[in-house]
Amino acid sequence: MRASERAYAALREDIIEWRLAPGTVLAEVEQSERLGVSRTPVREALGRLSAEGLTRAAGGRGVVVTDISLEDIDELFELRETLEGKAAALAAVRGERPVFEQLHAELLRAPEMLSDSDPSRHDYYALVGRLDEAIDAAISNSYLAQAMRALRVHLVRVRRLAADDAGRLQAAAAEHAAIAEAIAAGNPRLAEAATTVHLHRSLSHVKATHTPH
Amino acid sequence: MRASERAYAALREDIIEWRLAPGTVLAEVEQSERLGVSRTPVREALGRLSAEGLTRAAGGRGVVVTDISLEDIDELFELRETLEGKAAALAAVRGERPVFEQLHAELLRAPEMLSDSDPSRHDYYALVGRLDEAIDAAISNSYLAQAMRALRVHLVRVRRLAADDAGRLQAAAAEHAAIAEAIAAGNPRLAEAATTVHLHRSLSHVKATHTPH
DNA sequence: AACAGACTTAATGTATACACTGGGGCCAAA
DNA sequence: TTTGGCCCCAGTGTATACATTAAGTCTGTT
Repeated sequence: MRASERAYAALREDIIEWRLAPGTVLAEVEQSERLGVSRTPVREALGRLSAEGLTRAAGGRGVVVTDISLEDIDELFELRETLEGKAAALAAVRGERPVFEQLHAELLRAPEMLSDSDPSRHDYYALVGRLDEAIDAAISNSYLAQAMRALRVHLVRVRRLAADDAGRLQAAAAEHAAIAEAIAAGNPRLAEAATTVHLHRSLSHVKATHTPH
Repeated sequence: MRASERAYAALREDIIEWRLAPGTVLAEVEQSERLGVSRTPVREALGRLSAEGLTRAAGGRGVVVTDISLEDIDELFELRETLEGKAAALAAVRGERPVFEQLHAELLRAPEMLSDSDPSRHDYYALVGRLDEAIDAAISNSYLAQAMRALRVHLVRVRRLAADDAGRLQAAAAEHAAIAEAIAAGNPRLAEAATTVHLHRSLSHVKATHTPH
């Protein structure tokens, strides 16, 4: 694997997992020593991260990890509602029915995944991720899909702010199931509405359980 | 100005203005000689361009200028309708009325700008650009604004494909005026509808006058 | 003649040396 | 003591040399 790719993945992971707190200055030499590569790949990685909005060039004095304020979360969800609502509607029109029927059935069984002792909820998040991928594929619009992928980076970061208790995750699974069901039924307005409902509930939960850093 | 910035601006301009045709291979050494800087800034510029989607890394053999197919144009306008529709609606709710009343009045006088002999339509495009900026500012959502800015790069490129005759530009000015009027009136649904109408007309015009390369 | 494999080479990927710039600290004067 | 200006330097910005990889070609075998 290329060194710049490793540096990018490592830094991105560190930021998303909040191991690098907002405001942290990422000096090129320092990071190159920490990651065991030269400045060039680190520089390229920092450029990509700044383009994504995870870091911010701080005029001559390195790049800093961007903060996520409460207003940012509101803005993020406003854009998310726009994009994912449209995506769900398009998937309902263009998607292949059996795929979403299958996902719907699996999402109805999601509570079983949350009862066991896996603390990282790996299976659950993998299933939700498969729904995202199925929608991405169904919309057959690479620009829209790319915009949503760019958003999801920030959303994973926000998710780490909230306490994902089993109760919320079960409710979220039911909401996801409703989205999959609407898409499988080929009903774009219902799919969009279900997405809107889900995102509003998610946002409320994040804001309610959010612990300021 | 930094060399990487100059290289980026120059390459971007060359691509948008179709001086660099789709499929053109941009070798780092070649471009560094042409632009009079070393490979490092050129490399950074190419990275930024690839992140924006104007170029595409072609696995080991340089980066190539991306093509714009008819499907791409459809996808582009689908996303554009989603984003700009939402933006217009938000601007109608959050924007400052006098700003858009002023823009509305100026847009109604746009035909005067198109009657003179300026072939590049500089004043006209500047006015339309001011409307875009006013909407960007009014929505007060940096993520949405950034997504729209990223889109506009591709749209300028598409615009160069179409024949911008005076008739179409006058009609477009009237459509823009309708959008500004709806925002000034504080009517989000009308603003969104006016945007939808404008974008559909634009797309029809592009597809009708598009000359394949 | 067609295909498989290694070689060639031209490009990218990486490391590092040098240039430049902006900020912080120190010193001096009021 | 405070403030203004200068100096120092840490860090980014650029150039270039070296390593690596992948596409294209050539040759040998089937």
